[in-house]
This record gives sequence, structure tokens and C-alpha cells, in this order.
Amino acid sequence: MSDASTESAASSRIAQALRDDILNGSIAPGQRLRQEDIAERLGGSRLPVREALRILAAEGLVQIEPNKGARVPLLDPGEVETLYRMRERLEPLALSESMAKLSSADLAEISEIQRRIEQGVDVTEFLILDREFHMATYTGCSDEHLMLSVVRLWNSTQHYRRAFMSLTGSGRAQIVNAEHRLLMEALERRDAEDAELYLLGHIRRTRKELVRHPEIFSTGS
Amino acid sequence: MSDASTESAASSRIAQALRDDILNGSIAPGQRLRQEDIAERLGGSRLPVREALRILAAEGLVQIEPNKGARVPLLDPGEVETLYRMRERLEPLALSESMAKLSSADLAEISEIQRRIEQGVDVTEFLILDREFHMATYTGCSDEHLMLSVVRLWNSTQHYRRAFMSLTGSGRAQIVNAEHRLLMEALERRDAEDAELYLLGHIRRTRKELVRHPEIFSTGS
DNA sequence: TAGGTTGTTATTGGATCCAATTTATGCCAC
DNA sequence: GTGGCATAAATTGGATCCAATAACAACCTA
Repeated sequence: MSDASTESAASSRIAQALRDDILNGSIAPGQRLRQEDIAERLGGSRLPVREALRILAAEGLVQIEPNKGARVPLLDPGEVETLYRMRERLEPLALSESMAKLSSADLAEISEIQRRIEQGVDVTEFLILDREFHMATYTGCSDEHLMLSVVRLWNSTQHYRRAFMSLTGSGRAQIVNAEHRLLMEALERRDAEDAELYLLGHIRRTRKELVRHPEIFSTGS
Repeated sequence: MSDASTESAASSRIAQALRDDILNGSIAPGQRLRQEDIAERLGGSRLPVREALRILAAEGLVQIEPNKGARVPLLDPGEVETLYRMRERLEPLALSESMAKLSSADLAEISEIQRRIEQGVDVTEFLILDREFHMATYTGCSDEHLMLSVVRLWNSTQHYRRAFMSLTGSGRAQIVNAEHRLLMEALERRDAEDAELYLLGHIRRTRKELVRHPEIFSTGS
């Protein structure tokens, strides 16, 4: 997901494993992460686990309380709404920084991902492909600070996006596909203004749908 | 600076000390941070130092390379420009989220900070007060994700802001004061639209001034 | 029986020690 | 004299052990 090159072997490996578990839903928000359990399950001692937890805390994927341990944060609707508002501001910027450097090969790959989205409608698969689609549109953005922030925002809201998709099914697939198509077309025209606008609308509409379904935020435990 | 409550005693204490050293310029960009030196200087073993370095890495204040240690990142003009573009997008959002909850006491404090800025023109003092001014305008923003991002952006660019101020002196003080006054007046009118606009202009003008002075980014060593 | 208190257990935080990797230094060959 | 290579010193990464703090449970008292 994020830059694995900046971390050492064991810490990075454990962080990646935990990140995958959190993002694919194996570890749910609110769940506590005991250091010894993780060390035993993933191999290694508690020390790299502690460092891995700090890495994840940096990404907002876990919350560390002194002497109380780490847990996956439970977000309330207001927090998720703000995270989406941040996406609305930052991702159009990433897109505009990216667009100029997108090669035709990049555009072809984006198109291919969208083609696959329009075929398979599995919820799990959609979450992966939708993320790949948007990240592919940002490949030209070379600024790592900006991209780290964007990835953080996606990671922090991943669980609620999945909860929303599981709840509503793929009924909105047509709308999403239309928005993606418009975005792609603007990218091919190299029209940054339009691309930013379509992306903003896409994220904003999703935010409004999310806040209309507060049942997503029930703990469920 | 950021939330000290989420970290344990020693790690948090060391991280705070290092953060202060980096932000006030005692530790310059490019400088390497040897774990044992820090442990000896600030007390404690290398372990809490390692955790502190991870905390700072999360905030973008240091860069960790596996088996090579931590150093304060050296930013190029393009990176700083993007960080400022991110500020232009995020801080107006923080301001609009904050404004509704700003009490008249908050507004009085903001006014008091600005009054002090207009008196003392010391560079070091200005950097502190200017930061206090803007953070005071965000006190009503309760979303910690957004505020963490904003603080990160300020921290990452602090060194270059100081370099710029040291270079140009306080010649631009009148412009900054005018912008601050306009912003304050919009806040008092509870006009979110105007406040966002003035803030955007304030940050954007600063960005343009920064990129016009590439000599700020010379290593100097 | 309910509430508070105390003692026990479980979990995290910190220190020291050892291994692995990198970087610096000096030597040799060309 | 310069470039490459080997060796040695320095520095970081990881594991185990011990201490401190918090969660938990049982007990006692009102």
C-alpha cells in the first residue's frame, strides 16, 4: 500500500500484514490489538510489533493509548464526513498534479480497470478495483506528501465504504460507472478543470450517501 | 504540539523535545539523528528514542531509512510548493468547520495575538505568533484528523518559512497584517465564504513568494 | 445484596545484550 | 595518483528480561 521502502524488514512486514487485515475487514474497528498475540501470529518478538503499531498509528489505522494498548479506531459519522470533505479538497489537487504526466499507457490501464469494474460486481472485488482505479489516476502525481495523505484518507474510511457497499449492494453501480466514465473522458481530453470537477462530484455524492446511512456506524458487536 | 495524550511518557517526552529542536531550527534539514546520541542527550535508552523517531516520521518531521537511520528531510522547492497547495485546500476547510464554534472570547484572543504581531517584529517571535494566530482561528474545528493534517503541513514547512523570513526580513509585515485583519473581520462577521477566500489568498500569496526565492532551498552546509 | 476495596493477573513500557547491515578507512594494484 | 577492494569500526535492528501500570476478580463491609 504505502511506501514499504522506508521501513525495516520485520516492522514493515508486520505492519503490512496488519494493514491488510484491517483493510480487508479481518480486524474490525474497536477491536483491540494485543502485542503478544500479533508477535506470536506473525512471527518475531514484540519489539517489531510495537514499531509496526506505531507505523499504523501514523496512518490512522490504529490508535495507541499509553499503557492501554492499540485498537482500531471507531469513527463516528461526523469524523467520516470530515474525512470525505478532506478527500474532496485533496484528491482533485492530486489529480491535477497527476494529469500532465499520465501516459497513454496509464490511460489504457485506467480504462482496463474500469472495464473490469463494469463486469464483476462482487462487493469485495469492487472495493479493490475502485481503489485501483482512482489510484491509477493519481500515478502521475509525484509528490509523496500529497499521496501519503490521500492513501491515509482512503485507509481510514475503508471499513465504512465496505459497510456501505455491503448494505446497499451494487445498486449504485450505474452512477459510479457514469462518474468514472466522465472522469476518464476528461483525462483523455487533458482537461484538468473538468476532471477535478467530476472527481469532486463523485466524492461529494458518495459522502452524502454515506451520511444518509448512519446504521453503518453501529458497532455491530 | 500534537496530541501528547496518545503516547507514553518517555517516547512522548523525547518526541516533543526533538520536535521542538527541529521546529525552532536547532536541528536542520539534512542532519542525521543518531539514536544513541539522542538517548544520551535526553535520557533513557535507545528504545524510546526509536519510538519517538517513528512518531516524528509519522508527522513528516524525520525520514527513516532501514539500516541507515533517521534524518530531517531536505525538501526541494516543488515539494514545498505542493505542501502549500495542500494548505490552500485544507485550511479553509478547517476554518469553515471552526468558525461556527468560535466564541467571542476566542475572537478576542485572536485579536490580541494579532495586536502583538503588529508590535514586535522579531523574526523568531513572528514565526511563533503567526502560527498561534492561525491555530487560534482553527480552535473551533473539533475534527482531529483534519487538524493533525494541518499541523503536519505547518511542521513540514516550518524551516523554509523561517529561512524565508530571515532572508526577506519583515518587509512583508504590512501585507501579512492586512490579510490577517481581513480574515479577522470576516470571522467577526461570521462570513465563512469570505474568511475562506481571504485565507486562501493569504496562503497562496505566501506560496508564490516562497517559490520566487529558490535560494531558501540551498543546503547551506 | 450492592458497593467499595484490595490483591492478583495480564499487558504494556523500558533497559540491556547480541546480531546484521552499513559506512568509513586503509591498503594494494594499476 | 587514483580507483577498487577488503577489513574494521560504528550504527541500527531484533530478542529477551525486568519493571510499571492497568484491568480484573474476589472478598469484605455496610
